Amino acid sequence: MASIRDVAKRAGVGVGTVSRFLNDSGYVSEEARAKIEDAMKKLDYTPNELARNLYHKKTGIIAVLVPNVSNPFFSEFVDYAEAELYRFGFKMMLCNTRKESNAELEYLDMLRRHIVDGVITGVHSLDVKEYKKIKKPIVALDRYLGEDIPVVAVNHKEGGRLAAETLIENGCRKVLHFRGATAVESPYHERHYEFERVMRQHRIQTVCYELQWNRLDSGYYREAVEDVFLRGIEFDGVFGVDRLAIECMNETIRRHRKVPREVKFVSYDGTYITEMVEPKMTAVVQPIEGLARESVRLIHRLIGGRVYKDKQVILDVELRKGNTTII
Amino acid sequence: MASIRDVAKRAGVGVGTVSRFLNDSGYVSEEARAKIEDAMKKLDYTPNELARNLYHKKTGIIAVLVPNVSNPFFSEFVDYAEAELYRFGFKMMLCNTRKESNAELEYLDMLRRHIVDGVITGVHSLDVKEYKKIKKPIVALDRYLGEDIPVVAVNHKEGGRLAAETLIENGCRKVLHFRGATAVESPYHERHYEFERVMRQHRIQTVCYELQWNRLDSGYYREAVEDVFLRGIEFDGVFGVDRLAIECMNETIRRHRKVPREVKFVSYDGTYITEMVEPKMTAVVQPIEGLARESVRLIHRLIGGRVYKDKQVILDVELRKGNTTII
DNA sequence: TTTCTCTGTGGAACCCGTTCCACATTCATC
DNA sequence: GATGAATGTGGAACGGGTTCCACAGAGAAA
Repeated sequence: MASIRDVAKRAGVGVGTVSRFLNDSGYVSEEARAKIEDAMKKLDYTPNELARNLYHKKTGIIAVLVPNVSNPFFSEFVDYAEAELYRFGFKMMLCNTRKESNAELEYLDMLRRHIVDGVITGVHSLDVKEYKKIKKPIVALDRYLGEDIPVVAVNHKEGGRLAAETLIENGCRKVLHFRGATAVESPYHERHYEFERVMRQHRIQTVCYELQWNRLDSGYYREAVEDVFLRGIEFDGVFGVDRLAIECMNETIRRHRKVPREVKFVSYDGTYITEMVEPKMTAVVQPIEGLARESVRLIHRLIGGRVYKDKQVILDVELRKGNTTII
Repeated sequence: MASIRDVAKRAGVGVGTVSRFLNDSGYVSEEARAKIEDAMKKLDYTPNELARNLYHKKTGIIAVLVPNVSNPFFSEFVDYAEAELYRFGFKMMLCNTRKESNAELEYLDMLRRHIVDGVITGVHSLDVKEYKKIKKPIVALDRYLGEDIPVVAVNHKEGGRLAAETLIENGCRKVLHFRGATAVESPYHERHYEFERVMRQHRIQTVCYELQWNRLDSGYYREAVEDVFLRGIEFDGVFGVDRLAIECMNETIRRHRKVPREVKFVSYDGTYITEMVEPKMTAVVQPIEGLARESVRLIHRLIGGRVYKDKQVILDVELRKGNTTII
């Protein structure tokens, strides 16, 4: 593979001149330009990005950590984030941490090893102190990682309220509420607190089903739903994350109960799968594109070394009415 | 940031000794080890991977090109591929090409610029000749890219046959067949040819609905389904890719036709969304995990410079019976 | 004519880890 | 005591692009 020195030799100029030509920086005469272009073509020369990266100590790569890309929320997030990163000239390194906090650590270490310039983490397993040690650009999606790390999230409290009010307006009297494990410190718990609060306020009975920590797979969701029916829990309204709500709705339909007439559903996240089921799911929709855009905007600014006033970016959620509720 | 020379100086040894210590290659005395370890700790030293990469001319990064990660087929593929790459010590760079063949070209160029060691492409837009120019490790998912580039695909012919036979056994007399654009040369067309062939053989009428090239978004699928109903096309069986079949089934249900009693559905791909709808979709299932594993295995071998006998790896499909067919 | 500025150029030094070679000990073997 | 192998070490050269500095010629201003 030809190097810049080969090009310089062939063109009969110095390496500095070739470098200036390549980067369009400083003076290069027309004559030198022509000779360099010619030599480059003859040698089929492409600059080695690695050497550039070494000098500049940056790669233009951002690591995006998600528990699982096949989860629709994260796959949409990754989709938008990649597009947005591309707009900024960044490349995306994708890391599925699954349940291994080891993988998470490894990717954080890539910051120190100069492989990535920044990390956007949508993962909730590693201890906060691991993050605090790192003085490099990190943006957290929906998680508090200490003072220094900016967070992008949605207004979960509002989301909880919207869901609760919708079920109340629809006349539900006994609501099944699937909630995430409280072990992790994350803004998303707000929705559960607010949901319960509004329900209590209106004196509506809720049955809380607490999910295990960090289990997002369909298999587990199905188990949870089966468990609910096995226990004979009764309900006329359900609130839970998309896939769980869908799983629960399908089981409800299979048991010949009418949706939305007898049982109402409101799901959380509002990913595309909620529009793919029949009846369409009424959902509190997270602005995933906005989350991706804000995450990228923040990481870009952090890398640029600029100060950011907004340590927290909170986006609005919205209720998308489907046919699993009447009103 | 401390460099290896700083460590060497602090430890009172040569850089070569530190390097040998770091890589566990060659001789390093216990005494030197202790001094180096101490110096590394004091300086909070981490080797700069970029410098290593420059020397070795490799980064351990594989680019994975997909049209769209939010498509369930590709998001599952990416999910498995990432896990498999991780097992081999590779990192994944993800590229959503959307419809921009420009992005595709750019990522291929990263091979020449030494940013990635290999490319796994699940994208079908760039001209084959662009690929032929590149003498670097490339693996194609479900597409012919000339003699030199190995392909990983499934037995689509078998898939077409399974789908056709299932609809025939279920007594369908007039089948709606959604097929991909024939413009692109890809193994996946085989399923359509075979499907039609088997149908003709059994003298079953089919209505072929040809989809536009490279449009995989839900919006378009919905349009296509609406179009079908608008035109008043009649059918008692449907074959199409997952999301399309689901979209069509939902519309069928909304129009008060019974599934599977009056209309049968068989979808292609069998991603998780087919198990998320009610009734569950009968599907020809692609072994996505296997595709990912084989792609990674091949790229790994190509990078290792090993010869590969199998230019084509063809995996088996399987019919997963759901409740959109009776038999 | 002198002085200054602008254009243009070559190449050493740098970024940082790796490899290889020359050289020095130590210990076992003959 | 001589020979050889194993152990151990330092540092120059290398990978390839970038930057900066010294230097030179041309044209303009004084």
